[in-house]
Amino acid sequence: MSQDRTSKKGKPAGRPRGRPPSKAARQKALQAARDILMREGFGRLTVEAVAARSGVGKPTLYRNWANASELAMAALMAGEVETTEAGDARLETALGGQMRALVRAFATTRGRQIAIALAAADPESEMTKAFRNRVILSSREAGRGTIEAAAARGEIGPVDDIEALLDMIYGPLFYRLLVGHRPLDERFADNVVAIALRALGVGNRP
Amino acid sequence: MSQDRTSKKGKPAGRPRGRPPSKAARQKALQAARDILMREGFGRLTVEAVAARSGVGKPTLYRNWANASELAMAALMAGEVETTEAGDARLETALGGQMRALVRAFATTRGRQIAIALAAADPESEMTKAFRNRVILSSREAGRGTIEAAAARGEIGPVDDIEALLDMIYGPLFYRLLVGHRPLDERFADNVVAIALRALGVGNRP
Amino acid sequence: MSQDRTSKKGKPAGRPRGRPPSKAARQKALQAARDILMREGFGRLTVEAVAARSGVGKPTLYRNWANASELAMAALMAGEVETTEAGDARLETALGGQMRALVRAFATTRGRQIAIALAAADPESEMTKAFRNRVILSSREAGRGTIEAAAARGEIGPVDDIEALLDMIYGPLFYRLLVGHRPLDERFADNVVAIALRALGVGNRP
Amino acid sequence: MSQDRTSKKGKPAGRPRGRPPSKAARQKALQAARDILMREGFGRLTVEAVAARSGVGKPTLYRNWANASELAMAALMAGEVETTEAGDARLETALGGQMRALVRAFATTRGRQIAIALAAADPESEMTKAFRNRVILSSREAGRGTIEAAAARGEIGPVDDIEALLDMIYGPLFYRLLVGHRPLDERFADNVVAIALRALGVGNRP
DNA sequence: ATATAAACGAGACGGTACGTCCCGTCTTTCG
DNA sequence: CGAAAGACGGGACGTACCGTCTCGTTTATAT
Repeated sequence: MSQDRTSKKGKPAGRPRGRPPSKAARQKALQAARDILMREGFGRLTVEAVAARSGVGKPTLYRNWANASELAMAALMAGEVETTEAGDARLETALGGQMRALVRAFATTRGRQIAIALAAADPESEMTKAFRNRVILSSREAGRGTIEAAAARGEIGPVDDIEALLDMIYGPLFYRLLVGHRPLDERFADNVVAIALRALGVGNRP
Repeated sequence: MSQDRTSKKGKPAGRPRGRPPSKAARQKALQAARDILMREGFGRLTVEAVAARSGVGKPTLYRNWANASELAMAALMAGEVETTEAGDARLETALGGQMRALVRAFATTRGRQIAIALAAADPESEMTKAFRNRVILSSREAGRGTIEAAAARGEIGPVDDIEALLDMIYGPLFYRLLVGHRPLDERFADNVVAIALRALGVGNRP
Repeated sequence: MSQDRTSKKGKPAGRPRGRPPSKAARQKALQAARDILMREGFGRLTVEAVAARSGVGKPTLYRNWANASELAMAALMAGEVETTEAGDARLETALGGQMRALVRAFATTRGRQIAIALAAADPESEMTKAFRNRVILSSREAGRGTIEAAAARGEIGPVDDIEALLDMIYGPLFYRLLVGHRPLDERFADNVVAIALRALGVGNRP
Repeated sequence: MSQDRTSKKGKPAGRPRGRPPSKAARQKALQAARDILMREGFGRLTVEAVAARSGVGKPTLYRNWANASELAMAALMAGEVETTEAGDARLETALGGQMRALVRAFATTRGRQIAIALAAADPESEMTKAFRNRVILSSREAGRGTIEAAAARGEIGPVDDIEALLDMIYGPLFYRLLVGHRPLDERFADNVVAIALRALGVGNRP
């Protein structure tokens, strides 16, 4: 009959009416998806396989996620939040630490699965946007905070083209992840940060 | 590899015996693949669809490409060569020109299809490697040539961490393509080049 | 199953405690089932569809009927009772009248739905037996009464193989309904009765 | 057998063009369907189950039959032909023999499956019509031949309402099959034939 | 000219996964 | 405490493509 799930009535509206969605089912599905992603890769993460491994019914999966790639993103997102503090450390220390952590986090199977999932997803879906913001762009935003804090306290001058600069710091990580032409290691992290700092006028050659 | 073939006359290496593979079939298939990629996207580029649209039989497609994603890469590669000269122009001019051209070339549907194709492909296959080298990394190598030429003629000092620097120039393009958080435009191209030059010690702030 | 479960005691207890079973719900469900049967056919009569159309909850439906085909039979049974009197009319008049009425009643969409419902039902269930007795066999029993009355008053001789004869009178109706090779009309009703009477020695050829 | 897709052009027309349909696959599917029908009944004859048991792919099944009930009919039809001769035997002998054979053939699980399949099928489909003609109506037509032969050689007088008579001979069989109120046995067969003969004026009571 | 052979198109094959429908059960809130 | 609402695990549906495999046909070269 009525498809309106939100039922935006004036009432404070306690619980909606019927049996509530099962958190347990969602958790089991995400865990199974994570397992498959790590053991067999994105291409084998089918809705059918998740249903079989998790014991959750297919219709329940489709009630929660629109397709396999949204399920993959949800699995990759779960427990992702570790945002670094904008802190007071010197810019090099702060950026370098974050970059090294990122490299460690992404230089795994999961890193490439994240890139593939992003490529395969419908770029307009809400889930994709959430994934993008929480998994891909959150570090970029942390970096923006770090740099702006350094500018505010006078460690560096004002930065006018910060968007491009941020892409130059965080883009290379995904570039290497996707293209695979060179390894993702800490030396790489350090070099990227060093170059960015030179561009910011820190530690320039004489 | 082996050339040993009894051939009358001065013909270079006689033909194998039966009907030769049809170039026309390959061309029709690639054209159909290109059409589908541009009109419907990577997800709809199936071997079946290419066969139906091109009139080429499925076995012929499989004789030429291992699967749909290799066919996609082949279609995206066709007519790709335009490598920029390493030229003698000033570094900023050369890099900026190349970057603007790249942005123009990739800020299209095709650009995103390229990124998706790369993500979906088996990273070990020969076709993927060729695609990576010709479509993704050729501009990076051109940039390396440009920068090394500038160093050689003394326009800039020696660059020790050039790999990271190249990734910081070309990575952001794919980052924006894949993530879609900001537009790919010429202002972006100019900003990236400007920041890279600052890092190289060109046009630094006083 | 279909009858009221609530009548727990004779009288003294007022209401049994909670909310009483709703007769209205049962009626709404049966009406919805009838609608669907007539408009869309037996194959579309699902418990889900009846719940949606009637506003009655699925558990309530299952409380009253074991599955969709019992619900169908219940819907087809409702208001079915019109059993003809065994009367004193001449045999031909009585049988012919009943047969014509039967043909009129079954030569409709509903007739075929009844045959289908019977075929699809679990032949052992109580509901099926009730359906069989009330909808399929009640006319046959009426016919038995008519014939036995005629024998009792000497209009015909004793009939020893009356079971087969009854099947020969009422079977053809369902045969045509199910197989559909010839129309169900009054000429057919008359011919069947005429042949049966000849077999009973009434109006034989000289 | 079931569908004649071969383009009926004026040309002698060799083979159509591609790989020809596999008779073996069709045979395996029918055998599996027969097995399931006999062991588990019509309700368990799903396309999925036939695919699993036969090793034939689901799309191949759908290429040959429109749905499970057509597959069931095809399975029930296979090897069905045994049409009785119109013969010169006395009418009672001929009809009685056929009727007893029919009762033996249908008084099995298969008999009820046939009735159910007929009820469940789309009455307009070609397959249903073929099933009806070959499985349900072929005996009726044989009976017509037998009776007309008897009339032609003067054993009985002319029969004007033969359609109704035929339904009264063959209808009761399906009636008992479907309704299940009385057993299908040879006594029943004999009684039906005897009553029909009385109606035809053979062996009437004095 | 005539074999011979390879590649061609067509299209059916056994499969896997899709996303949907409905089943019959269960858990929750409301009356 | 029963009825509505509605999510659940399950199973089958019918479809889309996969990559493989015959087929009969076409187009070359080699005899």
